[in-house]
This record gives sequence, C-alpha cells and structure tokens, in this order.
Amino acid sequence: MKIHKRTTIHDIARKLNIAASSVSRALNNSSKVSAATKELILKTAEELNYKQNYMASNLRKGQNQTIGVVVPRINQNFFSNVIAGLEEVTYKNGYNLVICQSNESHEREVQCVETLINQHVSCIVISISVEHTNSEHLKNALAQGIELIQFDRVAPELETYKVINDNEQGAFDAVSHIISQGYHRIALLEGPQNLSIFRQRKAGYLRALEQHRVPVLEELIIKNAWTKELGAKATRKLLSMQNPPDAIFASTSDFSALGVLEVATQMGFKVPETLGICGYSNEAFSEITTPSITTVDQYSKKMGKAIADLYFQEIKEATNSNIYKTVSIKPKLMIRSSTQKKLKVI
Amino acid sequence: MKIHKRTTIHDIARKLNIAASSVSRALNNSSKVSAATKELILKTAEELNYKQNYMASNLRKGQNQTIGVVVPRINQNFFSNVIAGLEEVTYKNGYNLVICQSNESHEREVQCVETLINQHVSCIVISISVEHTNSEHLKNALAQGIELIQFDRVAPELETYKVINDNEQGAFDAVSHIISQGYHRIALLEGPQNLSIFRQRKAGYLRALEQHRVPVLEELIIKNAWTKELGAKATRKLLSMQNPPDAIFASTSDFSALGVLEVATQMGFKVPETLGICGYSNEAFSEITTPSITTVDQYSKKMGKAIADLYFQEIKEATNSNIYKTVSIKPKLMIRSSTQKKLKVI
DNA sequence: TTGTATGCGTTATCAC
DNA sequence: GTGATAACGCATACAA
Repeated sequence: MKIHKRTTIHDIARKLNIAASSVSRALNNSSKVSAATKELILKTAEELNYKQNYMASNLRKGQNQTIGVVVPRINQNFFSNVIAGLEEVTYKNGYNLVICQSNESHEREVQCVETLINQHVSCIVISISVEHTNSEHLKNALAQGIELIQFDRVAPELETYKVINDNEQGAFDAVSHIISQGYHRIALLEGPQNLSIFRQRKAGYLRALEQHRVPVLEELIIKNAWTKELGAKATRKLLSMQNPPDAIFASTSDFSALGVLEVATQMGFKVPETLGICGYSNEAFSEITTPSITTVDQYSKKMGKAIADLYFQEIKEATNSNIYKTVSIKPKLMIRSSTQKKLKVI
Repeated sequence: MKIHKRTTIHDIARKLNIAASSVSRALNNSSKVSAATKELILKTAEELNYKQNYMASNLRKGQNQTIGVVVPRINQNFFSNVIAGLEEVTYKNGYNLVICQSNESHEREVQCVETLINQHVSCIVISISVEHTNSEHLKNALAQGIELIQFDRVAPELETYKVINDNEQGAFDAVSHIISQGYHRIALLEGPQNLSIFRQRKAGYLRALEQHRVPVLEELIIKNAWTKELGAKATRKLLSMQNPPDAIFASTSDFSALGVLEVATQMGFKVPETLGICGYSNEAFSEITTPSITTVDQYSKKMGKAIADLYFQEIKEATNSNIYKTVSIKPKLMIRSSTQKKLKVI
C-alpha cells in the first residue's frame, strides 16, 4: 500500500504563519475572516493542492454526506434509471451515493443495510427484495437515526417516507385500454403477492374488469409469472386451453410480456389480432419488438429525482419527523401495436 | 435534522469498567485480549447495539475503504453491468462503491474525480467521457496517492492499470464473419476517433478487409455515427448511394445498429438478404429485434469483476507500483440473423 | 477579526 | 493482558 502525505489546514497555517482555525474558516467561507486573509488562504490552498478531508470533517460534524441505496439489481433498467436520477440531484447537493444490490435476497439485503448503518449514511433509499419477510433491519436503521425512504417496492407495514408509482391506476388504465380494444377474455400474469406493488396491480386489473362489467375468470389469473421464463411457461398453459384468453396482461414486467410474445408467436397466434399483449415498466426493448409492446411507463428517472428532492427539501431540514409523506407518481400508459386491434397503427 | 447519540467504545468501556482501548482491541479481534473479556465486550456491544464509526476509524487509519466509480452513464446496459460486477466483489471485501456519472461531459467528469479525491477514496475506477481532452484530473488523483484503474474507454497517453476489451479483435472477428457470409461492400459506422476503443475497432475492420482482400472504400466509412439517430442518418445516406453497401458494421454500439435496421427496413432493404447488419456490445434488445442483430459481447459483468479483482489481488497489496498491468478481455462474436445470408437460421 | 483549546470516535504506542 | 494517552484532520466555542 502506498503512503501519501496530503496537505492539511495545518500545512497552510504554518506556511502563512496564522492559526489553523482561520484557515478552516476561510475554506468554509465564514464571514468571520477578513477578505484579505481569505484570499491569501485560498490562494495558497490552491498552490499546495489542498483537498479537504471529508473523513475528518464528517467525523467532527457528526454527519456523513452520503446516501445509501439498496436495490435488488443495479443492472435492471428501472433501477439503474432511478439511480441515475438520484445521482443527478445528490451530486448537485454535494452528497455521495453508496450503492448496494440485494440480488433479490432478503439475507443479502439485511447485510447491505447493516453495512450502510456502519457507514453512518444520512439516509437509506431502498426497494425491498422479493423475498421480503420482515423489516427488522430497516427499523434498526431508523433506531440509529438514519432517515429512510422506501421506493417502488415498499413494505406497507413500515411507516416511512415513500416514493411510489400508482400501480393500481397503472394497471387499471392498461386493462381499461385492453377492454376498449374489444378484448374480453383477459388473462393476468401476477407477481409474488407478498409485494404490494403486485397486489396493487392485481387490484387495478380487477377494478377495470368490474367497472367495464367483464367477468373475472379465475382460470385466467396465473400466479407468480414475473420473469420472462415464467411468463413464457404461463402462456404455453393459457394458450393451450380449449377456450384461451384473447389478451394477456403481464402485470409484472415487460420481460414477462416478452416471454408471452415469443411463445404466442411460436404457437401461431397473431398479435394483436388474435391475442393482445400488455406489459409493465416500459423497458427500452418494448418499443422495438415485433409488434411493439403496449406497456406502462413508470418515469423511473423522475422517480429518482423525486426521492432525492424529498430528502433534500423535506426530510433533511424537518424538525418534526412524525409525518411520513408518501409521494405517488402517476404512471403513463404507452399504447403500442401489441394491443391495437381496432386501430392498427403502422 | 434529527440528533441521535450512538453508542461508542467508551460507552462499552464505562459500562464494563475497563479501558476503551481494550474494547477497541476486542472488537478488532486482537490477540492481546483475554478470551473472557473479549466475550464480555462483544456481548455488551451487541446489547448496546454498537456500530463501528467508520468515519473515525478511517480517519485514524488514514484510509477509506471506498472505491469511486466514474462512468458516462449509469443507466447504460454496459456500464450498469460493469458496476454490478464491481459491486459484487467489492462488497465481499468490505469495501463500498461511490458512483458518479459524467453524462459524457469532460467538465462534469473532472468534478466527479475532484469529489472522489476529496472523499479520499482508495481507488478510482473510470471510463472516460467522449469529450476527453486531457488527463490532468486523473494525474491529480494519482498525485494524491489514489490508485487508478481505467476500463473500456481508456486514455492511452496515461499509464495506469487498465481493464479493456480487445476491441481490435472484436471488430476483426465481426467483419471477418460478415465477409464469410458473402458480403463485399461493407460500410463502417465509426465512433469519435479521440477514443481509443473506436480507433481500435476501426483498425480491426481495416485488418479484416485487408486480410480477406476486400478493397477499402473511403466513401463507405462514416465518421461519428455512434448513436441511434446518427446511425439512422448515416444509413439514409449510405443506402441512397447509386452503389450502396451490402452490409453495415455499426462498430460503436447496438443502438447505432438499431438505427441502421429501422432505416433499412423503412427503405425496403431486406435484412440479411440485401443488407447485412452487425452491431457492438450485445445490448439486451439486440436479441429480440426482427431480425435479431449480430453483435459482439463484451462480458461487461465479468469486466466489473476483473477490475475489482485487479484492485484487491494486485494493486492494493503491491509494493512496487511502477508496473501497470493491463487486463484484456476477449470479446465474443454473437452471430445472429442480421448477417446470416448463407445459412438462414430460424 | 484572529488565535487557543477542545473534542468528534477510533486506533496505535507506550507503559505497567 | 490491560490501561492511559496521543493523534488522525477538522470545526467550533471561547478568549483575546
């Protein structure tokens, strides 16, 4: 390991024959220092290539200008976009982002949170793993005085700040659109129901059916079809029925919808003519499949910014932290070819 | 802002009527502590919910268990995969990742590096922005004793550890394959030539043509066509020629190749029959376009792991840091439909 | 306005 | 083995 001596405020003080405290003040742009000495100090700081030591500064101030992020997977479009949005705002505020991935494992998630607590981050931003069973690790963070913002996949039993999509509305809009296109037997591929986002999407599906007086058929509701492979498997089963569905709403993701599309095409179904398909999340690829897939955009980057804004504008300065605000972002239905039975767009 | 008092080693020491230094030793699993007291200390540490303060520990030890990452964009498949790989290994080693994005701006990149230097990170992992003009900011980091690993887009003029793809070979393999399929007029969409990765890919293209005795036609080499839009624009121009190319190698990215595919389809060209298309990077979508796009996989996640391994296994422990190793990862040609003129695979 | 002194929480270096 | 003490670099209350 290389050893390297970096210049400190004492080095500057010594060189100028002044007190280190004056140097500190000047560098922090305090008003209690004359313009002349301030200028001199800044100049020599530049000369000596001085860099503030955040470890010392943070230790002294008792706070760490860092926000920890825990997501299931960094390399998933939705999450990397949220992180991109987050980074933009935190960077402007002079904060750093420490990023961890739980890989959808609860155990790993607990370890990540543990690490972030040890790092004394100011805030933890988290989207819980699919294995979520309890929130002890998050309560622990709160007990240590760390702010907590849950987003997208939130634990409803835990009262914290939350930034979510209106999943019920997103699903409702999607299914309403499907119905309006003349589809009647609409299957639902649902995600693990321990996660509220998937429960809400199912609720939106059911509300849309009810409101448009379309009967709910239990045999068309497939549990746990939330990956491309599971979506494909579910589709093989659905389309082999004597009376198959005429539309499939892959409420979990566009990946699942892609699995549906591939199997349907293989099995000779015409999309959208004999089978309508709708996904969720507006992954980049959903626009370029053949046909393009109707989906729901979650404004992921905007979500990241909203999380950061929530922290910097409300939480950080808050004196009363008993009111936990929930920010809900309205998703947007992206109507594409895969559901356009009536008006075929080229 | 909430104030919260966290338990320190002094709290534990006071409670047990022993010295704080003993507590520290016990928590660091030092051999100079009796098993009995160690056990007692660990037990009460647990009871009092003690968490080590890394700010203090790092300050005292003069090192920060953190690696800084600077990439053009977090939400780009290649980079988010590299980060995912990096995170996996750094996490295991008890290190954290601080992530910044330059948004392809040199100025912003300089600021990012500045921030990471201030954070006293142990190592900076960077892929330079397209605007790269000089490496003063990186030299500055080195001067502060921070290790530096460049990856993918590296500044060749700066001697550091590097983890790269063999871009020349990747392009050579791609173009050789295109030629083997019977294409003869092969256009090249090149990226900004100030970045070595794009120069190398061009070199691979030229070497393949030369080796297979295919003439190089200057009018088929299009500068700066590295986004989807620029790829589309270049394609409109190329396919409007009296004697258009029969294949296009979008050496910069699959995004560019996608632009090519869309325009070619619009203009009535049959892919791969009348026009072969090859991209670069193996973005997720390249597999699901119609037809699927032949491309070059860069093993992005593996690259992230290789970077982290390089740091933990070689750099961190190195006494002699004059030898800068370069790790080169061999890319893999992914042959898909868009270039399969001879053997059409379904 | 400037200087002095103290402490943030930890670890390393001494003594004992 | 254990305890006392200093120091990491900085920010701040207080004195001057």
